[in-house]
Formats: sequence, C-alpha cells, structure tokens
Amino acid sequence: MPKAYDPSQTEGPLYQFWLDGGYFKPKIDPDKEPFTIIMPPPNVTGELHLGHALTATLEDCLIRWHRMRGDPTLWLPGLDHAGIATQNVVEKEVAREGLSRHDLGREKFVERVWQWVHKYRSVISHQQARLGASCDWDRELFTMDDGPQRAVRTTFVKLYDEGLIYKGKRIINWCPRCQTALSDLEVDHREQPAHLWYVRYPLLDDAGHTTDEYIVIATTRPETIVADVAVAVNPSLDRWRKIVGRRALLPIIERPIPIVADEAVDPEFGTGALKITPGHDPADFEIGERHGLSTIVAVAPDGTMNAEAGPYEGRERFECRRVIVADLERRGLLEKTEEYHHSIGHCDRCDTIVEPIASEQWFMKMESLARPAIEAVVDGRIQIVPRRFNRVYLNWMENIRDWCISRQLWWGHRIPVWYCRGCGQPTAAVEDPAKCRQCGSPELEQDTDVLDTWFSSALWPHSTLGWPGETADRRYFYPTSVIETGYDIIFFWVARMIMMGLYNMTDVPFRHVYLHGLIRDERGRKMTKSLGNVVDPLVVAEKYGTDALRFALATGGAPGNDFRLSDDKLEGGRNFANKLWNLSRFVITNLEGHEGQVAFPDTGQRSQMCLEDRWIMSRLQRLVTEVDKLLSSFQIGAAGQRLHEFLWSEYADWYVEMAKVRLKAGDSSPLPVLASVLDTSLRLLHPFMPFVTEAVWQNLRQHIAWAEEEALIIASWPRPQPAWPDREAEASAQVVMEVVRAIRNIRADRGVDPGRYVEAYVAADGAGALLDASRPILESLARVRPLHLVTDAASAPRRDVASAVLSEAQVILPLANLIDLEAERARLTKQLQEAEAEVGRVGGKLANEAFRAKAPAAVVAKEEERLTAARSRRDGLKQRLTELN
RNA sequence: GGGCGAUUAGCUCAGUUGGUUAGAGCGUCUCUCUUACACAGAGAAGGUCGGAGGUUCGAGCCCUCCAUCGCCCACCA
Repeated sequence: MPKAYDPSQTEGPLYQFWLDGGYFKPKIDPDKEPFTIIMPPPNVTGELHLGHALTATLEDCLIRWHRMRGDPTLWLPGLDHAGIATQNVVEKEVAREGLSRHDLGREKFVERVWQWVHKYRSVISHQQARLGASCDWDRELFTMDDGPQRAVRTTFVKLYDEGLIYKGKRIINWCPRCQTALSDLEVDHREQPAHLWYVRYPLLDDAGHTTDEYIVIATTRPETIVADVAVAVNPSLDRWRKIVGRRALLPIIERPIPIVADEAVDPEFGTGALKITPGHDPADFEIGERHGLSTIVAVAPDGTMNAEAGPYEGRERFECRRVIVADLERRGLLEKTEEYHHSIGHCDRCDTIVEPIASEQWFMKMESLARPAIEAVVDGRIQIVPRRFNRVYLNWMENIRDWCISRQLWWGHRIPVWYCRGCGQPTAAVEDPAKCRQCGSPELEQDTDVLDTWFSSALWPHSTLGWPGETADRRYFYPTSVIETGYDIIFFWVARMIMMGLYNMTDVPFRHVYLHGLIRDERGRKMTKSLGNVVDPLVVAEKYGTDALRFALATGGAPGNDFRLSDDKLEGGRNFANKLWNLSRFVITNLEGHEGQVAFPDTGQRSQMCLEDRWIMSRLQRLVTEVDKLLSSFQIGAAGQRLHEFLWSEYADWYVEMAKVRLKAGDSSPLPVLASVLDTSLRLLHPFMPFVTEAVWQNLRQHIAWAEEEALIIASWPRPQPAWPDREAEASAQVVMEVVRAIRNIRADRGVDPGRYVEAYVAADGAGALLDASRPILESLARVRPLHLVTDAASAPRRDVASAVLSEAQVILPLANLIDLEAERARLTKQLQEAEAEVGRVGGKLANEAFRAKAPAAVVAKEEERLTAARSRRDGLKQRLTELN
C-alpha cells in the first residue's frame, strides 16, 4: 500500500467493480420491507452543481446503510426535461448559429432539444457515478420517456374529467422574455425602489362634458392607464362617496369610465381611489368581475404596448411608462410624484420583470387535492425532517391557490386536449384521438401549450415505478421510504408529489421527507453564475477525492440549515481519508507478517482479555449503537462526526499506540482486535466514504477469517452485541490514559526532551493493580523508566519533584535540575483552585435539599461520585503544596 | 403584513426528550521527522452559549420581551 491515499487511482476501478457485481440492483424479497429512494431528477441542462452532490451524498449514505443492513434497497435515478430551463439553453445554442426557434419551427426545434437531451443524459449519469452514487442505472428514467409521458396524460385526463383541471381567463404571470405564462411559484418578488405617481382623472358631468373637477389616483404603473375601465373608490370616504355613479375621463385615451364603489379599496392608501385595470392586476380583475366591467389587455406577449395603447402602440412597456408620465405632466394631469418601495415580480428563470396579464390558461383546482395532503402530514403518515418545515408546508397548503399549468413553450408534455375544427369542442384523451368526442369530426387540432415541468415531477414517485401500469416494482416499492431534497423546492415539488401521490395512488408517495440546506461559498454567498463562485463538484472530487467531498458535505452541517463549503472542510475530509488509509496500512502490514488469517477476537473470554482490548471493543460497541441510532433519526452528519472522532481520537491515537507496545515486543495478540475494530469501523464508515473504505477492506479481508462477502458494499452492517459495553474496562482505561496524559503534561511543561525516559512514581491505592497490569503501556506511552508503582504518595521522593494529582492516582516525577519551584507551585495552585471550585459547586448542589428530593436518583448519585473525586484531588493537591513549601 | 431560521472559542459549525467541568474541525502557541500517517504526533491557550426578565432543584436547550442578520410566504394600487 502506498504511503498516501490516492483517490484518482482507486475510485474509477472500484465503481466499475461494484457495477460488475450488480450490487446496485435491489434483490426483491417479498418477506422483507424494501428501502426506496427516488432520486430528485436533475435538469437535463447539463449543470451538475454542489446541490446535486449533496443530494447524491446524503441519499447514497442512506442507501448504502440500508443495503448493508440487508434491506432490498432501490435507489432510482432519473432526469428532468426541465421545460423552460432546457428550452432557454437550447435557444441560446441555436442563437449562436444566428437563428431563433421560430426560424426552425416547432418540430425542428424540439428535435434539436432531443439532440441535447441525448448528449447530456449520459454526461449527467456519468457525473453521478463519479460521486459514487450506487443507484440502479437500469431503472433510470427521463420525464419525457414513454412511461412518464403516459402517466402525465393519464393524470391530466383524470383530473380534467373530474373538473379539477379547467381552462379559464385569469390574471397570470407572464414573462415577456420567455413568452409564456408562469405559476405563482416561478415568480421571484423583490423589493425595489419605485415611484408613486398621482394622476388627475377629470370628472364628466351628466351630459358627458368635461368639468374642472377631477379625482386624483395614485399608481405605480401609469402605462396601464390605457387599459383602465373604471375608477373605484372606498365608499366610506365622504369626499368620494358623492361622485360614485358619475363618470371620469381616462387621461390621454379620453375614454369615459364609470366610478364605482368597492370595499376592496384601501381608504388609507394614496387618495383612497383606485384605477381599475382588470387586464393587468389581479385585484382589479376581481373588482372588474364584481362590477361587470370589461377587460382590456394593452401589453403584447413580447412586452410592448399593443393597439389598445393608442398613441403608444409598439413602445416597450417601461419606455411607454416614461413617455406617458411626461405626457401627463405636460397636460397638467400629474399632481405629484412620490418615491416608493414595493416588491416587483421577476421571472425566476431569466429575471425579466413579470407582467400580470389576463389570459386564457389551464389551471388545476388545488383545494380538494390539498386537503388529504395536509392530513397526511398532520397525522404523521409523512414525517418531515427537520420538523419545523411542517409549519411551512401546512401554511402554504392551507392557503393554496389554483395552479396555472399551461406554458406557451415548445419543449415539454403537450397538453392532451384536441379541439374540433368543426364544432370547436375540446376532447381530452390519453391516446391521440381520431375524432371529436362531440361531433365525430376527424378534423382535430391539439392544444399548442405544454405543461408546467413540475406537473410530471409531481407524479415522479409513482410514474417511475410503472404507474399507470400494474407493475411488480410499483406494488413492492410504493410508497417509497424517503424523499431527500433541498428545502427550496418544498412547494414546487414535495407538496405536489404528496397531493398527486395521494390522488393517483390513494397512498402517500414517501414516509419521510429529508430537507437539506443550501450550500454557500466560503463567504456565505449563494453560488450563482453571475457571482462566478459556482463550484463544480467533479473538480473538487478530482482535487481532494470523492470521499473527501462527500465527508465534507455530509458532516458540514445539520438538516435544513445552509452551510458554507470551504477548502478547509475539504482538506479535513481528505486528511481523514488519508488518516484512515494509513491507519489501515499499519494494521494490514502487521497482519501480513502474521501466519494465515486472524480469527475474530474471542470475546467470550473477556476476563482473559487485556485492558486496552476490552476498552476498545467496548468503545466500538457504543459506536455501533450510536451510529445506528443517529442514522435512524436522519442525523447523518452527527453519525459521520462520531465515526471521525472514534477512528481518530480513540482507535488511532490511543488503541493503536497501546497495541504497538505488544507488537514491538513480538506479541501478536492484539491483531484480532486491531483487525476486527478496523473491519467494523470500515463497515460503519462505508456509507460516508465508500471508496477508501472499500479499497482498504479489499485488502483487509484477505487477512481476516470472518469476511464472508466479497465486497464491503454488501458486507453486513454491524449489530450491537448485548455483552457490551464494558463499563469497568472503560473506567480503568480512563485511569491509565489520565496517568499518561498527566506525565506527558508535566514533561511538556518542564521541557523534558520528548525522547528521553525519566523515572516516575505513580501512587495509587485502589487502581494500583490495574496500573501494574498496564505497566508496559505506561512506560512506553509516557516514556517513563523506571516506573515505581506505590500505594502511598508518602513513599515517593518529596524534593525536586513535579507532580500531578488525579482522582485515582498521583504522579510524581523526580526531575532534579529541571524543577522550577515557582512554576511548580503555580501549576499545583491552579489545579487546586479548580478542584476547590468543583468541590464548592457540587457540594453546594448536594447540600440543596430540593435537589436531593426532586432530581432523579441517578443524577444525585453521579454528583456524589463527582464530589468524592473532587475532594480526593483537592486533598492530594493540598498535601503536595504543603510538601513543596 | 404574516411566518421561519440564525446569533455558542479568532473562523466555520455541532449540541432532539433540560442533568457532570458546553464540544468538533480549522486557526493560534510550545515541542517532535517516536519505523501507519507532517494530509502527522504530544502538550497548551481560548467561550458570562446576542441582551433582559421568567419557569425549574437545575436552562445553551422551555416561556416572554428586545436587538442584529438572513430566508420564505403574501393581489395594498
């Protein structure tokens, strides 16, 4: 084994080894409960970012853990056609050839998108594989594949037939750049500086002649004046009540419009009068419906003003705003202008300011679909991790509004509705219909719109398992176990999957929702292309190793919290992989020097085992229990940290060093324990760092007699053994380690040459026997020789010594010329102060009758022990100080 | 306008039923190439857990109020 771990040499071949072994495919067993994760399908836009790497890491962690536990484990990968996003990307590509999609035409353009898809489909899968994702590639699906297409159509027709999908004219969000309607969720509202213009609308008399009266109206969007159909006032305002029923003259356009009364007008805002533009404002649209007003749309799909704008026709909407303000001012109709801040909607794909437009679109009625989805979370059939997102989810679901599902795009699932050229009636059907359902005419034309890309995503957990077909996968794997994704798409995706899963399958799509946070850069900024701080996970994996990246991602934070990824964290992951590699190299090198395979340590003969062996086995068993518990409660990061701590601070820093003492003496007895602890640790760590653990284990397995499986990826997950932990061994080892630490501390403090052996006295009454048994360890790890073990500190030298007092023992080092009396006194005094503080604190607590009466007995007993130990230390220190003086 | 989160060591963050002296990684200081690892080892320094009250035998954790930062949702022009 080379001295440093080289991921680039190991990862590729190991992934191939797993693939060849078929380990990623679930073994269906009707008697076992499966574990299933449907992977959030990345967009086929060709950008794999750190969010995908995080998803791949966390899901792979859970998947590998369950696979090792022996559960039939399915991780189903997929890809999303990502409607607008992909269409935009391909449009840009086409633009480089100087063409627009309109130059190509719908059919040719869609063909181009398919070419893109074919190219990137494999690129993305390959990228996932590089991250170690152990998913079942044979089941990989694309949202535009035949199966999911059929699921989309089937669902649409079912909803349509039940009246849950309808076509209607409403105010929708229109992106003039993408030239399509958007759902409310696809609009990003941002507070921005703006103006509030106060415009005079002249009043007409009964005969329709202008008067010198006028009504002042505040607006942020003067360009929409051309589409005004009324003025509404709040009837509670005296100054306006009397003009209700009269007419005003629309400025510039000079169209007479009625003045109506409506409670929806806020009397406190502006002048308490509102211009009504039903074609461009949702509130106005409702007011318009209430008063039977007509709707005028004055903005064309491309964001320019249309013929309704009269003199402004053809002007871009914001240019029109400037011109119209100037015109109003010139005509003396602009009373004043105020600075104003309000939030403006932007297209979340291209950041263009969204135009609210009254438009005929397809909508999904959500309320009845939301109700069972709310129940599923309330009654716990679905559990969200972290739990606080329950409220976020429920709040949104309880106020849900109809979903605009039609998009004026070319790329996506085309709406399965055909219109009859004869009678005009629509026919919705799963299969392309041959004739009109109404009149039987064969002259049909399919709706030109496509569906919101999230429509197919909402069906993903069941459409990927074969629905609407009756498949074995669907029966066995649905409902799935966990959905894991970022909290930013809880509404877009998670909520809709729950609704549609319950609707189509009458059962929840998954039992647990694990929401991860957003990854930010070192300075806490969101990673965006415009900031140029986007990190390519494959570049990172190349530089630090996939395991390093995975470990950094998995242990960097807590569920639902954002976290910053830094080079420091990646280096930490790399260092840990290297530590593990070298640790294993040491163990394996020693095993190689041993004849044949070692047997599993005979823990039945525990009393025959030496202290350090018992200690590490006990600690290992605790580890097994804790890691399993942490993973069961989705505390993946905490489990990873716990493994790091055990392997580095307990196994490597202490046990291996202790084991060396025997090994150097030619005693091979620690080998079984060394090997089995490493084996178990590798199993536990494998879900986090699959490559380095498998690489090491392939080596280790040749030397151990109990390795049954040919690969770590399918090796059995460690189970806690009831015989452990061994509390006595843990406490005893603690004493040994404390003595070693105390001696090292004195040596470092007094500047003793690290290599030099010095004489030492250790006084211990009760712990004498165990210290004697660990004498070689004490001597070697603390570099003391000769080591005098005495029962009473009084029998150790008193002059020219440095000492330390522990609860169970006192350490005395005769250091003659290295002794600095003042420093020694200061050191002991400081320790004494600490001990006395503790005696005071704990003593005070125990003196409190209320504490004794109300605290659990175990807590009280612990405090008693603490007090005894602190007193013993205090008395010892007092004595040492007296002797020093 | 509602809601959520964050505020813990110089930095980045853990800390799920309230119970020892609040932890980790990085960084800092002092030593060491001790034959697994300098991507390392040994030792050390460093925190009134944002502020103020309250509940409790006991609060980083529960309650109330406040402050700063961030996010989400929302048709006040």
